[in-house]
Amino acid sequence: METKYRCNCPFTSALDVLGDKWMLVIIKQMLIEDKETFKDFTESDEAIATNILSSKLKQLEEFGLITKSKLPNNKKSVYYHLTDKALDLTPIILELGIWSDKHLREVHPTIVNDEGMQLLRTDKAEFGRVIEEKYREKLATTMAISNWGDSDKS
Amino acid sequence: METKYRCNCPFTSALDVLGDKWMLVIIKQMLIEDKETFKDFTESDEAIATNILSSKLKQLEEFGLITKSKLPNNKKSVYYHLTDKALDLTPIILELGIWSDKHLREVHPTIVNDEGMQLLRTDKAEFGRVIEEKYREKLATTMAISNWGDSDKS
DNA sequence: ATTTATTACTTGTGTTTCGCAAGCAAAAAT
DNA sequence: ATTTTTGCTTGCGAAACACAAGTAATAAAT
Repeated sequence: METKYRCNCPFTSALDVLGDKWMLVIIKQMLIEDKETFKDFTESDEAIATNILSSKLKQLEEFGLITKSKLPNNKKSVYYHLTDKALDLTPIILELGIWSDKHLREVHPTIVNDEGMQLLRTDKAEFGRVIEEKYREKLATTMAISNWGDSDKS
Repeated sequence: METKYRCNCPFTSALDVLGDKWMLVIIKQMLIEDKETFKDFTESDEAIATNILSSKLKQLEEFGLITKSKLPNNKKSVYYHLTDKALDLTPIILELGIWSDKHLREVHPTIVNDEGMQLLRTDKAEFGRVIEEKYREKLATTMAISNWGDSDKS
């Protein structure tokens, strides 16, 4: 699926890729909520429909934002992981959270307000470092489960 | 139009408001490209359809992100301006631009790369300050064109 | 070994969002 | 008085999204 860019504006072009209901949500789920399989996503609070999920995962892979792989010792599950290109979206996601924390709480009072949000509020850079490091660690252990060389694209 | 929030996640909730093709683009056009009238938007590079523009401006006003007003000396034009709530979206827009600059240029080579983008790349905070200040100045002069007390909502 | 359950999807059918073209009323310019 | 500009609305087709059901491959349970 060939991406159409509305114009040459960098801001608008980013939204040509990311500006819909699901792309950034899925990336957030992987980055912050440890989702890595199809099942994981379908069980999320956001409750994405499976056909949408399927098409979005395809798009994300086409854009080079995620990789799809199978572990040799588990032929049932497909594992989705973020690329560095997607990890660079972290600042955008953090800023969305900060804005939400500041301005959406009044119209949407049940929005979560845990220690994570407090850290984000008080030290955005630290929050970013923490989740990125956690993600890279998780990725390393997942990869280490078995010799990764046997993985496959299909 | 009542907004539906998918869940209690702050990140997802921000996207429940902003996660579509146009909301952030329109805000960017106002913030960075001096657009303030209906005509201005229809003439933009992004070429938004008038019915979509109309409905998005309505939504933005409902969310308290923009205000609609008429200058007493110009009964034809309607002026749209960003609220502080919308100006707080600046960091998100900047991060979108930074990501675009870093990762989209290869697949979309005609993306602009002017002095503005160089400043954004080298000093994001300064870029943010500059455009916010410019916006507030523009707003002040627009308001000063005539005694603002006569403005109207309809 | 056979049945059952899990995982990762696809397919079909609405509904909502978006895009294109045209039209229309009020204000302003000619 | 007529034309143009501005800020919209309306109608219709296309695309994105939502809901429900079904399928094939693997794995677990009996």
